[in-house]
Amino acid sequence: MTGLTAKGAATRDRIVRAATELILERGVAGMTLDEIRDGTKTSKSQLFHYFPGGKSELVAAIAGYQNSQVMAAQEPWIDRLDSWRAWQGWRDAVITHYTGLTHKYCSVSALVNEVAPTDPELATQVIAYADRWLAQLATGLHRMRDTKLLRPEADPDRLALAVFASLQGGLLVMQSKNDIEPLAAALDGSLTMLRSYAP
Amino acid sequence: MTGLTAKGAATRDRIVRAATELILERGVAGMTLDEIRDGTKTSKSQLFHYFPGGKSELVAAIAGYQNSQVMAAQEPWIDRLDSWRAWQGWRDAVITHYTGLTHKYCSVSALVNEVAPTDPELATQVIAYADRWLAQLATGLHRMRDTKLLRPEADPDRLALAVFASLQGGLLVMQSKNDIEPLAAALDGSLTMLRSYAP
DNA sequence: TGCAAAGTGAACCGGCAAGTCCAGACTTCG
DNA sequence: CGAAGTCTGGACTTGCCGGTTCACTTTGCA
Repeated sequence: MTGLTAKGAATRDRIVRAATELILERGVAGMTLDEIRDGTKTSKSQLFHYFPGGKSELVAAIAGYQNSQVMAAQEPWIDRLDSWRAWQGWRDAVITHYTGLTHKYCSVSALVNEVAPTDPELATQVIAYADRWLAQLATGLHRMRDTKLLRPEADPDRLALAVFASLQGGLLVMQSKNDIEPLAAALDGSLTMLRSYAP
Repeated sequence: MTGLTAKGAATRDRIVRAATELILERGVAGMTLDEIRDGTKTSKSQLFHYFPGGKSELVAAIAGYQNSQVMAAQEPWIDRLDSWRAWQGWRDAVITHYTGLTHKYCSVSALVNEVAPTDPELATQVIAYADRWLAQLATGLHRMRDTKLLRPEADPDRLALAVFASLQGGLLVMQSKNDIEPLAAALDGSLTMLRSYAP
C-alpha cells in the first residue's frame, strides 16, 4: 500500500480499527461491510479503495494487526522462553493481555475455524501466524533441553505443540464462558506439565 | 417431534445425517439448506416440516447428534475416570475416534465460536453439552482425590478445566493442521500434568 | 495556479440463501 | 371407503450483503 496521503492513511486506519472491533465481537460472518461504513463515517467505495481484495483482504489485515498485538503483549518473554522464570512471566503476560477481553474473539486460530472452509487462502495466512507462534514456544524449549533444564528425553516440539493447543483451547473456552479462569487453568496446567520434565 | 410415521422418521433422519456431513465439512455458515436438499432427495418444505425453527433448529439437532456420538465414543471410560488406567483408556478412545476425521469440524465447542454472535440461544445449548462433558472429567478427578490417587491439595475442578481446554485446543489445532498429532500431544500433556498430582 | 492523483459519497447491481406457499400424493384408521 | 392427517415437490418471495460505478471534491506538487 503505497502512495497514501496523511488523510488516506488516517481513513484506512479508521477502517481497520472499526473492523477489528466488529470482528472481535461478532466473528467474520457477523461483520458486514455496511456496518463498518456506518461506524466509520466512510463509504463502501473507500473500503474497496483501500482493500481492493474486498472482505478477505480486510480480514487478513485485521488478522495481521491482531497478531502483532498479541505477540507484542508477550514481550519480552516470548523471545526468551528458556528458563522457568521466563515461562512464568510469559504466562502472566498472556493472562494480563486477555483479561478484560474475555467476551471477544481473541484467538487467531479460532478464526481459521470459521474461515477455512470458504476461504482457504486466507486460512493459510492465519495458520502461518499460528505456526510462528508455536515455533517460538518450541525454540525456547529446545534451548532449555540444551541447557539441561529439561531432561534429554523430552521432545521440545511435541511439548510446544501441547502447550500451544492448551493455550488455544483455553482461549476458546474462555470466550464461551466469558471468564478468564479457563485460560489461566490451561496455562497453569501446561506449566505444570512442562516442569515435570525438569531433571 | 411426535406423530411421525416410519417414512417421516426416515426422511428426518436422512436430513440430519446429510446436514451433519455438510456442517462437519464446511461449518455452519458454509452449509446451505439448498445443498441439504440436493444431497438428500428432499425439498425445502420438508426441511421446515421437520425443523420448523429453520436452520437454527437443524443445527441444534446436529449438535445433539454429534454430541451423543462423541460421548458414545468415550464409553466406557468417560463414566469412570477414577483411575490412571481409565484415563489412559479414555485418551486412546478419544484419539481413535478422531483419527480419520481430522479434516472435519469435530469440535462441538468450536461451533460455539461461529454461532455465538448471531444465535445466542443455540450457543447456550451447545455450551450445555460442553459443560456436561467437562463435568464428567471433574467427577472422575474428584473421586481420585477421594481415593487418594490425587494429592489432597489438587483442585479437581480446575484440573478438569485445564484438561478440557487442552482437549478442545487439540481438536482446534488438529483441524487446522489436518493431523491427529496435535490432539495426541495435547492429551498426553494433560495426562502428564494430572500424573504430577499423584501422591 | 493548475492539473493529475488520491480521496469520497451514494446510488445501484446481482446473486445467494433463508424461509413461504400451495397443490397434490401417500398413509392410516374408523 | 373416505376423511384426517402426514408427507412431498418445487416454484416463489424477501432481504441481505459483497461488490461496482461514477460523478464529484480535495490534496499536493511542479
